Amino acid sequence: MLSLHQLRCFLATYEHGSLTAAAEELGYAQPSVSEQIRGLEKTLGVSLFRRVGRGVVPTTVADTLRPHAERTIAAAEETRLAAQRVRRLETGTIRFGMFGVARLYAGAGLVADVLARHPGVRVELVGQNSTEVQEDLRRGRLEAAMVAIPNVTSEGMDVIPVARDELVYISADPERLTSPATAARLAKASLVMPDTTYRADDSVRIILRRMLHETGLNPQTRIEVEDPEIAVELVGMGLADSVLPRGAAEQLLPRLAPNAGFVSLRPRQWDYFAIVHRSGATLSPAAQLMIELATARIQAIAEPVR
Amino acid sequence: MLSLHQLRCFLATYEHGSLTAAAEELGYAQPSVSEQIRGLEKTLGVSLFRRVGRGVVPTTVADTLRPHAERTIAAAEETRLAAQRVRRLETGTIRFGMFGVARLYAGAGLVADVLARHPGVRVELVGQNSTEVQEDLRRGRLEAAMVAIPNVTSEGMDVIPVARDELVYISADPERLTSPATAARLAKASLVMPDTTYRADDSVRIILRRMLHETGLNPQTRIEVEDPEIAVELVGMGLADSVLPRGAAEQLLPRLAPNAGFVSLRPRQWDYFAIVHRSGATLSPAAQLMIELATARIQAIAEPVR
DNA sequence: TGGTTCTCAAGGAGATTCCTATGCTTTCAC
DNA sequence: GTGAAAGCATAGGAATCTCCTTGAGAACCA
Repeated sequence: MLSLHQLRCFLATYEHGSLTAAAEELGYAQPSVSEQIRGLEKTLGVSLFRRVGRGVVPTTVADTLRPHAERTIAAAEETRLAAQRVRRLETGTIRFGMFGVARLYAGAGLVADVLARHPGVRVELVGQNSTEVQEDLRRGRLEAAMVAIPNVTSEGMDVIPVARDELVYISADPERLTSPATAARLAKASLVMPDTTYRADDSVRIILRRMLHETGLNPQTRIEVEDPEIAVELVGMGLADSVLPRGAAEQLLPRLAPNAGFVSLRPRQWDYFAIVHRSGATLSPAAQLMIELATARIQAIAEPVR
Repeated sequence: MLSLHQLRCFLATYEHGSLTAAAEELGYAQPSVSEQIRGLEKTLGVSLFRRVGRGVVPTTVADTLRPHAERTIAAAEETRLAAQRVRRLETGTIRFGMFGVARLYAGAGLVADVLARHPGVRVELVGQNSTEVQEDLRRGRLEAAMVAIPNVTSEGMDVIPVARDELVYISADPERLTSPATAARLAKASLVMPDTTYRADDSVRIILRRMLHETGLNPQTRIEVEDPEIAVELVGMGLADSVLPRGAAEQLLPRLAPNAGFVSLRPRQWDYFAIVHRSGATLSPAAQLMIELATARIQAIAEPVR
């Protein structure tokens, strides 16, 4: 079987016109190079050097093959260098999951942070849909992700909470903002809920359900949408109210629903943001970088945990 | 150290998303492929696959490296194919030595013969100068040659005579062509002698010296030139006479000295043509081809030996 | 939950690689 | 010519690598 080692020996021998000199350059003993050349001649079925007393002389076959050998070695070297560049994050792709509302805390800014440190890399921030992120993580297509979670455990996954943010009630009706939203008021409200978290069950919904369950009531979700942006727009149009983490509300309201405002819940509730990856996985430098930067971003807006 | 084997395993695994499937394609057991991948990851210092329960999933690093690996494998394959093409004489260079008068017997026609059989090859017919050919053979730069020889032995060389041709006396003076040239007449003639053979000592000269030595006379070489063509032209101008193998004379006289003619020597003398190569060498198919074709060509004009 | 399909780990056989030492041929200098 | 030097081939042995088989553990699917 053809090997790079043989080609390396071939080129060194060709250039020096001597097995001994080639061996010296490669740091081997002369018989080793001799053996490699013989092996190469055998695998290719051609004679590459004429053994002529003192030294060896390349045949015309060797002349013909040399450029090919050089190209092959160069390609291999390029492969090695590409790996090195990727390892140093000078190039390559960094893929990171970030679902729903989390990207409002650390979306474009996070990408900017990465590019500032590593201008050559490609960044992929995936997460259109919560189940997709979850599936990607489970299947290994995604190494790590920043997500909002309903609870801090998940089988087969390491979930590391990094921040929490208070949930707030959002409405375009000023009357509903005069006092904190209680369970009773939430039960009567008609709500638009975005799908913002990692598990199929949205964390905000779980929290609300728990809150209302204690009062014996059920939440009335009138509208379900995917993006928090759409939910906020609908709130702005007065078609429904909503519940979102405060940071998201502060970011979206001025832009999408300037006539709306928000108040705390009573009792106050928190949504948690966490880093998630497969249990026991050794994280790549790229993933560690993303985790570090995403955590910094989100902790600048929401309240750090631990 | 990076190896083609590792890259082959990498690509097969990447394409199948499975070590087992890759192993099956490559005809190995699965742990072997696993080991190769692990080795590649170690030499490159990057993680290429995420081991995820059932199967493996390529990382973004693997995505980046794949085209490089493919190029490297393709280059190696191209090297292998190039060797194969050379071996089949579909391409490559065939170098063959052919000195002096020999090329008049098998020069352009020989090249035509080679190209008719192997249209893709490059042909190099070397031999400006006899000492050069000899040196090239000795040094291994030339595998084999067709030469005129003064005697059939040469140290370190295998010399295989293939044909002989009668030496003839050439002159532009019709009076000197009325009867065979004797040693006495040769001794008195003023001759132009080309340098036509393999050893530093020209075979024709040696023959003449031997011939005249028996009569106690010495040859008078008036002019020395390299090419037989120039010698014949000088004969045509009447400036000197010459001695050449008959086939060469028949070929050159009509073209370069139409007013000249030739007669035999008395006693008749022969110049020998032989294949020469290093003793004990295993000849390449290309060299064997050249020897075969050159022999056929020369035997069509001169008298076959053995 | 049980069966199937994976990967990983360990151990051993065989091949390869690489070394040192030595012999043989060619080349070079005196 | 003859001896010394240079350079390749060969031989033998140690270390490494490659590859296999077997068995264990994990994850998926019904």
